[in-house]
Amino acid sequence: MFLARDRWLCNLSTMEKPLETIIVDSILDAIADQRLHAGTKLGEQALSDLFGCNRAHVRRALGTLTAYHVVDHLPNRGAYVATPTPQDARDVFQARRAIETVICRNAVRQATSEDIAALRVHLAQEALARGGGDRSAAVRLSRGFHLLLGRIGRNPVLLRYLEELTMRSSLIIGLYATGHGTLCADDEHTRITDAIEARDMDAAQDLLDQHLRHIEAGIRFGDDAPVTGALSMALRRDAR
Amino acid sequence: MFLARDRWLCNLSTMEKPLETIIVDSILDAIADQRLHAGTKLGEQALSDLFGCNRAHVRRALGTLTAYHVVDHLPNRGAYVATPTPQDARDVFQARRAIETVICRNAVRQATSEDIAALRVHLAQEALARGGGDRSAAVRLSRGFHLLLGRIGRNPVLLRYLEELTMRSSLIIGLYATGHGTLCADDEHTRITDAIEARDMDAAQDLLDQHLRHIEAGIRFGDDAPVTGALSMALRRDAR
DNA sequence: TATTATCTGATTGTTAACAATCCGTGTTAT
DNA sequence: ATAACACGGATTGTTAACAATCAGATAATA
Repeated sequence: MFLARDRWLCNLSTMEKPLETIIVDSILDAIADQRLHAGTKLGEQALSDLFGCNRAHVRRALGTLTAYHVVDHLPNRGAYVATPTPQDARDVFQARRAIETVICRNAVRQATSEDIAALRVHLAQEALARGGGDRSAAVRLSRGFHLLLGRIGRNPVLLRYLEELTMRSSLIIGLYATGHGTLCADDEHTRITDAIEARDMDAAQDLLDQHLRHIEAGIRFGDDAPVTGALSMALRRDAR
Repeated sequence: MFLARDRWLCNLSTMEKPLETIIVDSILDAIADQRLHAGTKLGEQALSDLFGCNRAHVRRALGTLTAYHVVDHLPNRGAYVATPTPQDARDVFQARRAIETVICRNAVRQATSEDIAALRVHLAQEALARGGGDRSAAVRLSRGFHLLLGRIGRNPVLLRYLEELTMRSSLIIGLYATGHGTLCADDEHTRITDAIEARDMDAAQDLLDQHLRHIEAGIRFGDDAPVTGALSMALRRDAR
């Protein structure tokens, strides 16, 4: 099945301390990598078996994922990977612009040379993945760039919101992405990094704002029902 | 699927609140009203008795409050009302400026005449409470103004973040407030409302930004230990 | 045949009992 | 007298059994 049991168990073996966190992060990663599609059911028993743990732990993990608005919880019916509406998408991207522009200014103000080096390394990885044609890796790394920027900004409050918003963005892109052009253009990330290194606050902010608008523009909403979600919702019977 | 619609209509007709929500809101209100001080323990048994319910419900409620960052959860030790540090305060207020300025622009764009009427009503209530000298009511209503603005902005994502941030702000004000001037000045709310009614987007945004800076300036951080919470926090083995 | 009613297997929600951990107190030894 | 240790009460964390609810399937009726 697409759940890639191997990966999950691998995660479980690697980090051993907080059990609930492992479950949450695993599901989050699976969604970001688009191995988990919008609308698929997350049964408690199935997850308990997968992670070899109690059902209560799974239940709490699903609770925090619901708080993140990345899964929808229907009472007496179970938890499903959320299916954002086009309006949700617009709201999420507006929130991203509001938050990331400030994060970007913080980054320009506080970035150390190590931070910029880390950004350069990340850009190289992105280029590599893009060259290899690995779409899911490209999506994950693209998100990683924004998160790295968020960490450089050094405002934990904004960083936490950014984590949630980029997660929901991954879902949205997986749902509404038109075949091409929806991913973060590599050169835009590069130019943002250049502006940060040049300590040009206004330029960096403006580049990031435009970057987010480009991503949003590459999404085909405004229409009716989501594409992938409806299908997987209908097919979700075989997911058990 | 029409099943979802059934569920929705059912919710609309019954209007019954989930038990967990009641607990969360009660604690949140108590914190906003400063009847619950920073650092006070929230025992599971005590809360179960108070609300006449199972301990599991209390546990989930405390979980969501922890997700809101309004209570700190120490493993094997219990849940305590959070004690924000001065740095937390700065981060929270920067996040508020980032989010509320966008909310404000949305409000200017989308406010109906009913919305503005609601704002005027709220301003009257604020003036009343301020005249009566009821400090906790003033704090609550001041938060209410910002939340009302958030609802008028009609972006649920930003509204949710605003709810959390204003909640944390209440805690911060309760901790660090100097005796006077820390509350939202009534006339600032009024001028913001005027700008919204005049559809002056830039003016409204700027007034709100300055308003938030004034609130932040009225807080005496930069020093070391918090005032109210320090005692109750210091008595127990402190967290980090 | 189409529609409604009922039944059943499966899944979620709740509760209480059990286990692990921590804090305060009292004892003991140096 | 002080510090280390150990014990008891209380609180949190975990687990499994039980109850409630839902989706799908089967049967019944017009």
